[in-house]
Amino acid sequence: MATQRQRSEFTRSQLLKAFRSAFLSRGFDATTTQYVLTQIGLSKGAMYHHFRSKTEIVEALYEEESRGAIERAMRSVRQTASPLEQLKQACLAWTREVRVPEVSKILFEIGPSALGPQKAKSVEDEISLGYLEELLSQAIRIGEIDARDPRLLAKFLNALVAETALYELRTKKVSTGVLNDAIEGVFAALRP
Amino acid sequence: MATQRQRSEFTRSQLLKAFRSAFLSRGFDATTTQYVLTQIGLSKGAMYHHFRSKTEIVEALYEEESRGAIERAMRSVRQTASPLEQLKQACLAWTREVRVPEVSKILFEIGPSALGPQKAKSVEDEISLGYLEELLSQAIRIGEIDARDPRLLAKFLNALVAETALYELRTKKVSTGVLNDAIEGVFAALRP
DNA sequence: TATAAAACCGACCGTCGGTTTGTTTTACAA
DNA sequence: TTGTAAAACAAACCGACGGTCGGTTTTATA
Repeated sequence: MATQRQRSEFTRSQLLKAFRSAFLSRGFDATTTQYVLTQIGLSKGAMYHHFRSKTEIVEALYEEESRGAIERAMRSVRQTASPLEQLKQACLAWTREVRVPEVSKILFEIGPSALGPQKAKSVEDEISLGYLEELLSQAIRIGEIDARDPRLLAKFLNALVAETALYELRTKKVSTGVLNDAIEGVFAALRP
Repeated sequence: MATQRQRSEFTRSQLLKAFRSAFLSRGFDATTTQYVLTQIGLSKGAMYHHFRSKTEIVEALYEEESRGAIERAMRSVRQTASPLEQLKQACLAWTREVRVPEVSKILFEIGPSALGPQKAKSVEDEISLGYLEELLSQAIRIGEIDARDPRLLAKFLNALVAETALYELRTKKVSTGVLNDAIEGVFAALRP
């Protein structure tokens, strides 16, 4: 005998876990709800009681994965001195985080292709841009860089970092050096 | 009485045109083959004689749109002097090209969501990276910038430009200034 | 003019996400 | 304890859609 809360939570996490591993090994389209449900011995009705759609499940997984990677990266640079240096280090740390195959597969393949690239991007942005803008604003306050458009600047960093991750993913080559230079270049262009 | 070549070419372009406009107004998933076929009075068999799948049609459209935008952008900077300056101008020109709603919709929405982001990216890269790398190599030869990794550098430029385009798309704000600075920053970081 | 091959037709099929209807389990108040 | 409401789950069912397949018409060629 279990409380409803427990039952519900268990089933929910059960679903997420099973879908996650199925998505990872077969991709979104090739993963049928039926397959997953059979695996964990659950019914369609139960699943649709917890999630409105198959897409909503990817959304949950994508958000969790995105948040996880970013927070781990941010946590790893908490006590560094300058905001700009922190920012750069966080970017480099993030490229390391997403070298984990499962993470990159969800962030760069499953998510975008299932939610649509815009939607995925907007979810990702909502999570990451806050952190980046915060540090950028600090840097601006201190006078490390010029104001301009912090949001677009944050997006630039995001883009450079994502591009590097994708590049590393494809070529199996570590490219932090070039990324480092590029980030510093962008900063340099905005120094007062 | 028409030659087979003519018949074939006509039907093919007919299909592409109809699918293009349907995709633009309803998106990929919501566009059923049946709807499009009814519109132009063609059969499913005919369509599947010309294309292996619905996806293959988007692929053709995406490639054409991508190539078009890039080539228009490149053409607009042919006679500028320095390779690096040409490169920058081409990037700025491209952001102007993709301000056309139909172009951006196909390049940033339909294509990636239908082909999957990786596939779309690889198609886009194949088209654009050639141009960018060529100019970068020239710049390196002349000594305008340091060697390092021209391919990744080209990807960076691509990413910055795409990011700007997306940003402009969302905010309806022209951001060539910041992009200009960022590009110059990246260049500056690589000056000998 | 015979024959091959390309272009085209449209009924049909399997799959799969999602819905609906009904059953079981938990919560809670009287 | 019992009655009842609501949450959790089951499973049959639906409709839409992409894609297939056998066959017909049109063009090419020898």
